[in-house]
Amino acid sequence: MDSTWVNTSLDLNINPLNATTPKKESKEGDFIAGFGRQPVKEENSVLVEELARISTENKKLTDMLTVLCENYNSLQKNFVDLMRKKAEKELLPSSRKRKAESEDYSNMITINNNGTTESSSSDELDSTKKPKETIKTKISRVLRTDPSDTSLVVKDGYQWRKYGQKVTRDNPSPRAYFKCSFAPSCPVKKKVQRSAEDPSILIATYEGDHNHTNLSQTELSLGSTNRGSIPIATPLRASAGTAATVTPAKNEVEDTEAPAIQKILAQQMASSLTRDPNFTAALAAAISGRLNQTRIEKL
DNA sequence: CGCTTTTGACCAGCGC
DNA sequence: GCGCTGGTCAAAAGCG
Ligand SMILES: [Zn+2]
Repeated sequence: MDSTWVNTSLDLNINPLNATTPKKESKEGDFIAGFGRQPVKEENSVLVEELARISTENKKLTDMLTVLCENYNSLQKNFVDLMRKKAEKELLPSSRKRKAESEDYSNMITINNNGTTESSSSDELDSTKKPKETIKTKISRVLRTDPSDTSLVVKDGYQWRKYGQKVTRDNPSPRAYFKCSFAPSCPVKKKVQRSAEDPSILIATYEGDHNHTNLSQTELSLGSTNRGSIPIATPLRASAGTAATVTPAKNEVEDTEAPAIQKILAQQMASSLTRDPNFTAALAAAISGRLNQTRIEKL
């Protein structure tokens, strides 16, 4: 689970808060050393000016960071979509009966309420038999929403129409079935079910692929809108823990398929994200660059 | 009036 | 075959 691929050490050097503070101090020291005899007033004004400058810079950096985070998120989303499409096209649409529907979590992405994407990819392979399986793209997310009902239409950017609800045997809470009603011919379906252990967690399983322009890209819960103060420092660690605890609820197989380097990439980048929420942007840049390379090589 | 939610019926796999 | 179970349909109800 450790990130061997992605160099996580990036963030440690670039962290704006830690970087700016000592910088300021050092300059302060220089000023004091150089102009220690200057009148206090002048020195004070200089310091104030410096502080203002630093503040502006910090704000600028924060904004940049926010933008980068948003870019990264959208990019990652696009990446996942692309991966899904590719897998879907590679594996021909054969019988779409329930028969071969061995749940292939080609990538299992967990998203908590902050919009941070963690992932514990698990390739459910059919070790038993079944040469060909109908890989309908199936992504299951774990998102945290303790508010009352499952029935609320989870605002994930699409418009869903509920068409069924059943009680499953292994889970006391009912499972709701949704269908994308944004476009008449959008085959995307979604199942939402509350987690068995934590009743404050919903597990949504998306299935299919939208064939309409995803408008409302904005309301994807990006918790990084607070510009003016701390960039994005949120209790990600804890939520990561819970998500990790919840995730293995389903059956995961521990082997990772060889052909899917991208899978590992996604995993790694997500885990790195989890690890260092403060500097997703740097990671995003690095990963996206590397990711493009890999994708080009692969395609 | 058009939409969504509700909810029981219905159907298809699967195990026996 | 039968029963169980997960997924879908569709009529009715609800809502703005
Ligand atoms: Zn859709």
